[in-house]
Amino acid sequence: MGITERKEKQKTELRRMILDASMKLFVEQGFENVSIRKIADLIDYSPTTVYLYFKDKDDILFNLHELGFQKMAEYNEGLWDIKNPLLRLHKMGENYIKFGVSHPEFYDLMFIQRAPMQSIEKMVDCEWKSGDVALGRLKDTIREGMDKELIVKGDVDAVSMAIWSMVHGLVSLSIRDRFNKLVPPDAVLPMMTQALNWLLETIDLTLKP
Amino acid sequence: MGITERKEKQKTELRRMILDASMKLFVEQGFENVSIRKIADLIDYSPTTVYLYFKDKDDILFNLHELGFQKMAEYNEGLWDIKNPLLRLHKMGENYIKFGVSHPEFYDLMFIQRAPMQSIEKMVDCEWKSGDVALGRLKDTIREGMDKELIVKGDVDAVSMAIWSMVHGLVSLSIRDRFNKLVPPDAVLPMMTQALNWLLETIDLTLKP
DNA sequence: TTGGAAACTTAACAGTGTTAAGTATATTTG
DNA sequence: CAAATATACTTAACACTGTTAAGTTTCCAA
Repeated sequence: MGITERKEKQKTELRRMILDASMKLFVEQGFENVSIRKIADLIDYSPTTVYLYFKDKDDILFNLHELGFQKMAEYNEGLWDIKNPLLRLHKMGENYIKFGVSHPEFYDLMFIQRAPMQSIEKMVDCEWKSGDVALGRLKDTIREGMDKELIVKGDVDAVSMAIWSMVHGLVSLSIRDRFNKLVPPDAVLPMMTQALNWLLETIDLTLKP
Repeated sequence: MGITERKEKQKTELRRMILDASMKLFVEQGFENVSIRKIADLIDYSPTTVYLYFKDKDDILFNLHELGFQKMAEYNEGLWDIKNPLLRLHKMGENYIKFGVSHPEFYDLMFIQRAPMQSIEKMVDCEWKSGDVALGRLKDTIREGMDKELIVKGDVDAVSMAIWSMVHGLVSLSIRDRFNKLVPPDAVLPMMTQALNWLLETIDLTLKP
């Protein structure tokens, strides 16, 4: 069945082309400049063809959103070589902030925009796997830190949510320009790391007698 | 000069009507369902008339955004009767979360959407006054807590940013449904307050010997 | 060779923000 | 009082958006 195989290949190829074109537009021109017509123009197909490969625009955005998680994972390569959970937690936070400010468009899609989550609503089997995995790693690190008596004890779920929320808060307020009028532009990033460091020092048991 | 006065009055009246109509649409149908044409329909004027009273759509959204801060201030009435800065900080956090989950549309406009800030860019004199004031009150409370040795000392700016970012993180992740797939729906709010409590207990000096 | 399925396009619907140009209405001026 | 001007508002259009029903072309199997 070489023919149907080749057909299948061509189909996945065009799917890839659509995603690549979306990605190109997304990275170069930002979220709100990705339109079905622009994508179609870029790959020399009619706009309606896009709908033969993706349910709707949200479906495309969801796929880009997944690519964002892949990109974020790249930032965290070698993270698990760090055996000290406190140091690892530090690095996790730093990487999170670095990723966010370096790829605001992706961060937007992954954690701010409503769009891709509506796509997830429709696909019952997916439970925001990417986000779940990332949070799971945070939880594990915090649990480990508590077990080894390196950080103050507390409900692992609550502490994880608190820490994630704080770094997300920093990144999202920065991306959406809520610090701009309060802090000089070049002081935003230092302030963010300072805030992160403060939190991690506060829960650091090794700094206290 | 009774005539020009009356004219002036009529102008501000129509301005109010436009804002009221926008508000109605905004509260009843959500952010993305506010359109110039719908506003115009509601007040029985042509869409172009709206542009005689507001520069563009962002200008209208900025005004709604300001109303959001007013609404938030209502939540914090009587806050300054609380003399204990630690208790006040607690209440501030609680109110912030309560406001966010009760008025997600307003919260969106005030702290998540990009739109109203672009309007601020254009108006040089305004330095996001509303946001600045709110953060100032947080800073004052934290400074007071540190001075009275009720909370652990640290850089006031960094600590304020950290705490604000955390509650913003909680609210914005909740509004944008990032907790939905990780926590049962009715457990989201308790988890948020738990996370807040954890942070405030961690910096509370009165709980330690 | 022909029938039918698969792949793709055309044309349209219903909506968006925004603006140039035109029309009444009301006020001021000669 | 009549003509000129300024104010308030509308019509009609432009250039977009996501999406879909219907039509066309291409390709493969019987």
